[in-house]
Amino acid sequence: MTAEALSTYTLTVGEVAAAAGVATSAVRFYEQHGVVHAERTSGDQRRFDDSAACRIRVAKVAQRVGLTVREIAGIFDELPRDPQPADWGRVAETLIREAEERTAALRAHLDAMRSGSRLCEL
Amino acid sequence: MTAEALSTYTLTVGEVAAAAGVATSAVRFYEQHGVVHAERTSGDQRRFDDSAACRIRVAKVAQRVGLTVREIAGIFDELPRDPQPADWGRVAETLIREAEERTAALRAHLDAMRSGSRLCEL
DNA sequence: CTCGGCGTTCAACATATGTTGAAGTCAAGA
DNA sequence: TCTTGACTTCAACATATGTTGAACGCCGAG
Repeated sequence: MTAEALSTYTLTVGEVAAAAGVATSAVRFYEQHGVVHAERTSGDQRRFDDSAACRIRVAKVAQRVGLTVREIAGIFDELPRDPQPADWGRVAETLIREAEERTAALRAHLDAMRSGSRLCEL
Repeated sequence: MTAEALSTYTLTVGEVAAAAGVATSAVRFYEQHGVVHAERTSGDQRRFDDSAACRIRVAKVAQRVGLTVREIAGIFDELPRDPQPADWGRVAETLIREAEERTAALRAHLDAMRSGSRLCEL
């Protein structure tokens, strides 16, 4: 049995919003910016797959460490169609690496200040 | 010899901007939002002390880890008048702690996803 | 098949973070 | 003193990240 459950686009914008804990306007915003993807019904309504709410939740947490929506969408873009756990693992690693690099930069800057012995020319 | 070099407000907005590597408009913006402080000359021009450029550089790095200007100003507000190295040390710790807490939240979220064994309902 | 709850788009508004330009003032050197 | 570059304020613009409201369309339950 290959090909089990290729992502099925069944969820409405309201369902995704409720699942992700954001407003429907935010879901549309994230779709516009490539954080989530949707198909359209014949009546032009969006239908999301199950990953949408999860992506949005991850995006929200990633935004808190300084990643922009554009950056997050770019990272998610590395996911293949119908991603495997390993694919998500790489995305997770990329996100964590970014956060840690930025924290390291902050730490380095502050350390340099201290060892300069005149932190903010006190 | 007590009281040596209580902060002297001598630097112009242009000097601070050059020292911090930002536009003068940004320096004024950061002053408006309490990241740096200035006195005024009789002619109403801003004069900053030596810590201004440093504060702005720190703020820039802190923004990269998701701190807002308001949050950064709030953290800097804990600095007493004419701060000692220890005071700056506490500020540095606060900044690092914030960055690490946010990274930890990201990591926790991603870990929970993985162990849920259905990361983004793959 | 109709009705009410969702969905759609688009524009305006809101906040955060700045930049740019106009019009006018200050200050330091020739 | 006069000039000229740097300063001032204020408003408009710009981008990121959304929210809100109007006007209208879709769809599933009765």
